[in-house]
Amino acid sequence: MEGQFKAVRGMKDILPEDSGRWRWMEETVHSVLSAYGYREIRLPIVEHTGLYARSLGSDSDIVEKEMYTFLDRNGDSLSLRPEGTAGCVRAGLENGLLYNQIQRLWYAGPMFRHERPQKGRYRQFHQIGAEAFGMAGPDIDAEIIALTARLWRALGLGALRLEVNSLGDAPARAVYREALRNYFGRYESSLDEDSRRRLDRNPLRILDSKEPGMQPLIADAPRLVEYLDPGSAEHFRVLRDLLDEAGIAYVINPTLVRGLDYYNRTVFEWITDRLGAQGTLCAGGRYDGLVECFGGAPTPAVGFAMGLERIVALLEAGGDGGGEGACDVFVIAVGEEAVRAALPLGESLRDALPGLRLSTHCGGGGFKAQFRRADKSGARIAVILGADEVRQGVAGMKLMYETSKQESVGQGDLAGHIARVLGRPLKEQA
RNA sequence: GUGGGCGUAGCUCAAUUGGUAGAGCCCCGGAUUGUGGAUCCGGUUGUUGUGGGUUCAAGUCCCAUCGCUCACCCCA
Repeated sequence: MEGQFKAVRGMKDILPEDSGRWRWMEETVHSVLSAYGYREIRLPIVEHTGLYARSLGSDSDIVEKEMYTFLDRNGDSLSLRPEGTAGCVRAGLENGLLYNQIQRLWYAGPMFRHERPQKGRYRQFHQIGAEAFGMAGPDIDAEIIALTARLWRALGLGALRLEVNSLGDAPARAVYREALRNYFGRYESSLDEDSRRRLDRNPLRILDSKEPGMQPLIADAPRLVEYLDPGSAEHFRVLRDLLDEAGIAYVINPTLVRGLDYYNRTVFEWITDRLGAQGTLCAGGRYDGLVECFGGAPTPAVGFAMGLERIVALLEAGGDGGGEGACDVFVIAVGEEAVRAALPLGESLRDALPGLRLSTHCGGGGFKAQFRRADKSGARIAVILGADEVRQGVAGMKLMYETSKQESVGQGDLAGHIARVLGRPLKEQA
């Protein structure tokens, strides 16, 4: 291995044995999104660094130490996107999509964070996200949660836990932050190192500390719900009613605090306990202040993003297969004459049968070796060309799995026979 | 950034108190000179992650380093 290039740490290849499962998963997600009226928006992977500093909070971990940031040749500071919402809002604003309008948008693609890799956490990872703009009420929050619930059903993922919470509006959160600072400040000596550090910067984060010694203290801490402004409390109450009405089970997690600064009111996460420490498959919430923060008119917004590596890992854990053979028809050609005939025959079959997956054996070898390849290809049909067939203008056609029987077919009739076996229409002759 | 575990063939893994680096899978060929899957026979595959040290002798012990992995942190 010495001297060979290797993939960059934390960046994974998705190999053919997995790409089918990825594609199926992505298509399933797309179809559910369009069932709710979401339209795709394609966004750049690189944005100005300031965009993330402004939206995520300049002292958030992501901005502070996890971004792939570099100077463009003209001296601008650019960053590989660490998440999708900021870019989506920027694009919506820049292209006039958000002004006094309702928009339901989705995007997909790679995100980059320079973290230490572990199970379910990579430096290049993939997300599909959706954002709904211009709707202030809890009904869209409930709809978007219902959408994600449908997603898990469509993907066949079992038992996920939905956690919800309300962060209130910004002034209420500021009051609450002070209350927490007071409370934990009284016990400063018994705080662990991390929590002491957060006390000053972001006391809300102390709440989701996993430190065992901290749990009793956290349990007795002031609750965010008690500090919610009346508007947010009502929003949250109606959201819970709507979820109950829709039959969507959830648990209220008062310590659920999204990591990014721009969230307010509703936050939610879908969690599994089958993926180790990184069990959040999907997370989202409301961010009513972000559009304004980027210079737009005040625009309510709610959205979510899901981690595709984690979804795929869960599909694999469920033993959900995704593998299928590479082709339907495998052409065997032995001898110089047969090799010469194989290419045009393959081309004419592809012309006659749109969508046909056909591989031709290349590289020589006897019948035995080529049949072995045909078997491994997973093709249902082998087409055999040897010296005899070429001389007679026919081809052998063998059903590899159904009957193992081989028959001789005129080359002009081959497409019709294949169409019948595969249950596919022949292309109309012009 | 911090800590634990692990690095032997393409893959999964053996190798006794330090004593000639092995097996299965995969791949290739043959048994069957024009026919796959099952069986049998044969064959290819290594700087034991890298660099140093101890020793008559190191995959094995020591040091360093790189990589992978899991967890903390953080988050999708």
